[in-house]
Amino acid sequence: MKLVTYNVNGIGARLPNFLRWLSETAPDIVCLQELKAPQEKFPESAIREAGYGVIWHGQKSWNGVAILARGKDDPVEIRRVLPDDPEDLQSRYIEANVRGLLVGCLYLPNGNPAPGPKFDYKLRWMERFIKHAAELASSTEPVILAGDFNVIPTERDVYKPERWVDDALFRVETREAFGRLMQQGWTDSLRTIHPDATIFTFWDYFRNAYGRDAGLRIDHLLLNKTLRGRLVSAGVDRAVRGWEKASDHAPTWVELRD
DNA sequence: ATGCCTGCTTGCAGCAGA
Repeated sequence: MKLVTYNVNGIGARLPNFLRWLSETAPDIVCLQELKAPQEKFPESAIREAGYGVIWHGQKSWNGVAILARGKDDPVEIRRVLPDDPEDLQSRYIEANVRGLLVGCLYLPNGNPAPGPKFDYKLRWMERFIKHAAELASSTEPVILAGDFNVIPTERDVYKPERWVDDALFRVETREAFGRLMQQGWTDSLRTIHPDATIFTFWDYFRNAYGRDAGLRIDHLLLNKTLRGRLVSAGVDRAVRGWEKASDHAPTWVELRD
């Protein structure tokens, strides 16, 4: 079974591009981020006509997450907000049971500029996420956390690390929090399959970043201990980033034994 | 230090993204 995470950067602007990719790739499960669409503007019928069940949590202008499942059935929703802050109205997390997996789809805050209130929000969000993930990490149920983490885990995950040390995606506090998450026992699918490769999942629209391969690895697929034994392969559909009207992220996938 | 590009807004410039 193939599960993909894809930050589409606007499902409205991306729809023709996205439907083409979906029909060519036919993944079993898709986690989307940055829908940039209110709940009622999500293109539900187009996605169902493409052969997918879907649940989503939209938001006007920004954020927004969705989980798609190939076939007639919708993912069985567990929650659509991260616990522990009813004041937080940003649509950044949705969780469901799909094909025997528990799938958490996340869009972690960017946090720039740092320091500042946006960075504080990012770190608070990470603490809430770490707390929730602790329960999932030790679950006997197979769990995958998939999404745009907005975290560059290590120096090898960015084209020029020295330029990113003050950025919210790479600051010490961000990497330290991500490290604590990983210490719960999560498996980084892409790094496990490709221990020595340079892997990017995002290339800025600025300065011909894709042409120069000046990218970041910030989209991640984390497996809990129950699931990690089923990891077969993982990769990035980086050619999709070169399409006309592409998102600045590329689809990032994992293959799991059924 | 800023803009470079792109998507979204009841918009027509400003914000956010990373």
